[in-house]
Amino acid sequence: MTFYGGLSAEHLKQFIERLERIEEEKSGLADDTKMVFAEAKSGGFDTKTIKEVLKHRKLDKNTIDEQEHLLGAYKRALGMLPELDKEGQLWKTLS
Amino acid sequence: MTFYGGLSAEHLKQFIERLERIEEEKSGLADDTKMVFAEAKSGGFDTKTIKEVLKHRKLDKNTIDEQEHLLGAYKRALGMLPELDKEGQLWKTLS
Amino acid sequence: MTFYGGLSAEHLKQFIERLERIEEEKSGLADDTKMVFAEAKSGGFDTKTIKEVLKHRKLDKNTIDEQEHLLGAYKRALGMLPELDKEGQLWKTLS
Amino acid sequence: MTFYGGLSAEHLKQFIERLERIEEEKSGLADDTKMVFAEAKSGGFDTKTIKEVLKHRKLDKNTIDEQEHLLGAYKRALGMLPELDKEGQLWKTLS
DNA sequence: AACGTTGAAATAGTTC
DNA sequence: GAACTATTTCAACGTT
Repeated sequence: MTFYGGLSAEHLKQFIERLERIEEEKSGLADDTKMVFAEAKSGGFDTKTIKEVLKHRKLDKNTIDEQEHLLGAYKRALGMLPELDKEGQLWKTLS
Repeated sequence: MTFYGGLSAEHLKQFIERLERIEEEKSGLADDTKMVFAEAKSGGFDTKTIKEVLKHRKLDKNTIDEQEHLLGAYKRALGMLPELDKEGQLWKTLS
Repeated sequence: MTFYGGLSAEHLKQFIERLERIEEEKSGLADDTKMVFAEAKSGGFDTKTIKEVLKHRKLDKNTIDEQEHLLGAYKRALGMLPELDKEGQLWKTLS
Repeated sequence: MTFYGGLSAEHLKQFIERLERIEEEKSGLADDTKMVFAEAKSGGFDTKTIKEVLKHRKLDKNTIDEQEHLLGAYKRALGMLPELDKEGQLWKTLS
């Protein structure tokens, strides 16, 4: 095995190749995406709108409660709601 | 005026300098931001929450009325929104 | 089949789902990439440099030479580099 | 002044507003930058290269040398560049 | 086909 | 130094 300034050429080569393989697959998927959009378009759909729908579904999926959460944070910052502790639980003084 | 491979050194220099001046100002504003957050923090506010509030206000500003858009129709088709009647109103059974 | 303003909900749904499936695969590949970089890093490699190498391997050699030549010309025009003579050699006054 | 849960809504409002004002200015500067690049482009300059130049001017020279040295080592390890001898010179068999 | 526009991916910077 | 956020960069698309 050959070393260059203390690094192993063989290992480096393998990392590079793995990354390039993944990159190729990503590129393939990008092509797939383009194909689907082309089909949809020729089927009379508006691709821009489809993209918006995808975005919204993603938002809905990932942050379904986030709007609520943001609103809560806002109100909490203004003292309109009771505060939460570190665990996200209602903080309550035991007197 | 001196040319290097057909480009004017003088013009290039001026563009570069304008960009660097703008960059400095941006950097100054970044510092301002940091200062405000530091103040807020020492005033007992939670900076993370303030950032959330800012994000929220920005979103509110950019929010558009989807109902009149094609997007509404598509989301409706996917059951992501309730249906509208012929007059474009929300359809609601009166029981 | 239900139509909404003339568009087929069923077809739309299928396009959306295909796109979302592709999107998931892309996301998986992104995770793979992160993993490889993590491995490389823990093996003592510099990830930033690896990214540079990938970029260079991806780019056509002519493109790189071109880009670097352009960069040199601009830096020379700004006095960031010494000037070259007609043959592209370092020009030096012999006094 | 009104207090909610011990924090001042008025102060919060002021912090928010200062931050939003700064944000606007930043946005204005971003527009300025775009304008300068547009001018440079219509003057025949390559904007990508200008960005590279700015980066180089910003970075400490040592950092650049370091980074380029590392890149060279990696490319050499991958056979993308010819090897160097102990003195850092191009090694060449004399046949 | 060059241009600007848009959206997504990569990178840099900041915070804890 | 790891996660989060902001910024920059890159690629696709429609437009002129």
